[in-house]
Amino acid sequence: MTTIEDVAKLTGYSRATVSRVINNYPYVSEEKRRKVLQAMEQLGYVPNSIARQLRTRINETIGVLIPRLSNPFFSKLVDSMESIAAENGFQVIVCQTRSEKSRELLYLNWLKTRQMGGVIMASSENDWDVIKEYRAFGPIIFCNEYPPHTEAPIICLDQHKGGYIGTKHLIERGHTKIAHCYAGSQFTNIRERFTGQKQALEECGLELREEWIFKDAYDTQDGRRIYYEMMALENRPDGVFTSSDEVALGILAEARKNHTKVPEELAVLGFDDQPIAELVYPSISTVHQPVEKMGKAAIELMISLLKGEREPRQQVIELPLHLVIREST
Amino acid sequence: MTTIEDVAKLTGYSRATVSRVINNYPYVSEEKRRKVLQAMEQLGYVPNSIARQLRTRINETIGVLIPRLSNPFFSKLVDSMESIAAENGFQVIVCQTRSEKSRELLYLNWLKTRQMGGVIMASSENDWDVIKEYRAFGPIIFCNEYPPHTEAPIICLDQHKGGYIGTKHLIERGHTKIAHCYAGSQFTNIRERFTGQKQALEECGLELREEWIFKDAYDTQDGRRIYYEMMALENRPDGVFTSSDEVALGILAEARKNHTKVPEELAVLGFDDQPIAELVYPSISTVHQPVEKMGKAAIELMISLLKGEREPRQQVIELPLHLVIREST
DNA sequence: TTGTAAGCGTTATCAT
DNA sequence: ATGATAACGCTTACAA
Repeated sequence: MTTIEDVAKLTGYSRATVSRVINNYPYVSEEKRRKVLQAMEQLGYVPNSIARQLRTRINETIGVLIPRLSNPFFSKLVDSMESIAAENGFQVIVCQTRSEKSRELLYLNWLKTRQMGGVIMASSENDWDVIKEYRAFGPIIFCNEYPPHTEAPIICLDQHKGGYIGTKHLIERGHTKIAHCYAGSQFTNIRERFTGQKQALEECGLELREEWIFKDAYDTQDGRRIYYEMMALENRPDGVFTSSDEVALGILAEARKNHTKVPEELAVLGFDDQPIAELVYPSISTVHQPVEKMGKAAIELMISLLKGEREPRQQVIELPLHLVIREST
Repeated sequence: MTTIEDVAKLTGYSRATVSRVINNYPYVSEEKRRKVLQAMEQLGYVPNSIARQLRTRINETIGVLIPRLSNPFFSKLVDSMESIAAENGFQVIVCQTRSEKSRELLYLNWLKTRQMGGVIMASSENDWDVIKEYRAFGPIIFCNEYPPHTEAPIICLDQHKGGYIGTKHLIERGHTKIAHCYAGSQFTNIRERFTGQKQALEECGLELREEWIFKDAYDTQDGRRIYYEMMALENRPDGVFTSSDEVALGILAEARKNHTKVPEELAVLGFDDQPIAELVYPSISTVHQPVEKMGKAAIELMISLLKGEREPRQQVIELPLHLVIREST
């Protein structure tokens, strides 16, 4: 391996001068700069980033915590983050918590061991009181989801509004018995969707029966299960506000198999607005989430925190959602 | 930040002894070991992995090069890799090349700068002659796709067989004018699918007209475009072997809109076997690729290479594909 | 503008 | 079994 020492020897200058050239210091004579660059080229020298990190204590590695990558919402989110990160010379480490508290802590420990400089939590399992201890080792910000009482920068979406406009839409279409699905994150802001739905229902004098609330709604398999659970009820819902397009797709697949008329007998509303929502039959009405925008905002904030351009202060940046109406409602 | 020095001071032992405890060296007296561990606990000490890497030259970071994460094939692949990596204390860095040569080189350079210890190339844009120079800085292995003349470990799928069995199936269903779609990777082994298709056609005395070959078939948008390109032909194909389930989905979406009967007028075969293939209507017949298995095999090989348990030698591990028949054929 | 030398936090070598 | 001490490759006071 060629080191800065080799370049110094070849040129006859000191390591310090070579270092100054590498880091674009202003006070280096043009001639030396030129010669150093030439020697670096000749030797195929590249600075060792490990040594650099040890010395400067600057770490350009960002950990992104998500439940799992094969969930398209999160792969799209990480996609957008990585693109911006790479442009700025930062690296993104994927951390799949699989919604397990212990795995989340394992990844947060990588902050302690300096394997990452900062963490973006796009999902969170542990309480804020637990997470906040790790701030001593690097900036932590939240994106999309956050636990109650979080005192950290937050980039998220207006989930309450999402729940509200989605439900209003189903009501306007003439549905009165509207079910609700939610994923595991009932202790975070995602829960706001539920309050949004309740508000819309209350405003119209409609009830939400306990039996119309379905938990653990993550993917298409869950959607299929929920379809049958709904149909088994004596008092069946005639509309359902799902927690994702995948769940909606699962419900629709079973509805087709069982000749349930969509949207007349059962209107199905998705959440996210993924590419498939528009491609399947019937196409899925859904609440559009600006995932790329959110990822971009989060990673840009993290980069400026790691560069020391900003201090992490408690703030909430809330991006708007909007409705996309298609065939399933 | 607390360092090994702090632990040494608190216990009264030397840094060396503390280090020996951390690394589970055999010759440390039980009493000292206990006291050191207690002091570490008390101080909340965690070893600095940056300093460690500098000293030991061991890097537990693996870069995975893919075109992009929002392609479900690749997000599933990285998902499986990251799971195994994390279990073994290794980190995965996402490197989205967006199928650009220059970006691929940018990421390979991270190997030079020691930001990653090894690289798994799940896609490749540059020629082997270019890529091989980077081996001096860490192991490089290929997964799924590889350029011609590659002299490195390869974990891939039997693409030739994939092309063969898929085409045979379409022929058995009575289709004789079978189109072919391919993505950009025409200079890698993925190209083998095409020769597999040609072999099947030849065996049955069928022709493959130049105009039935469609390039740049990556996603649903491309599928939609290809549908119209096929329909514009005087001599239309009655079956199409697509390059992915997404492409198949795009073709099917337009076929439905335009009342083209599937599979009678046009049989559509996907590739990958993603969850949606079974959920859409009509459900998509496809060639199943064991993505998780491939990812697992690749990351396990990389880990043992980084641990120095094995030497990288040229070898090809080829996993089998199989057909999944559904409604679209 | 340049060089010397002291670290950054570890681990490895060599004594003892 | 343990402790000094010298690296690992780099940056940065400080001095000149």
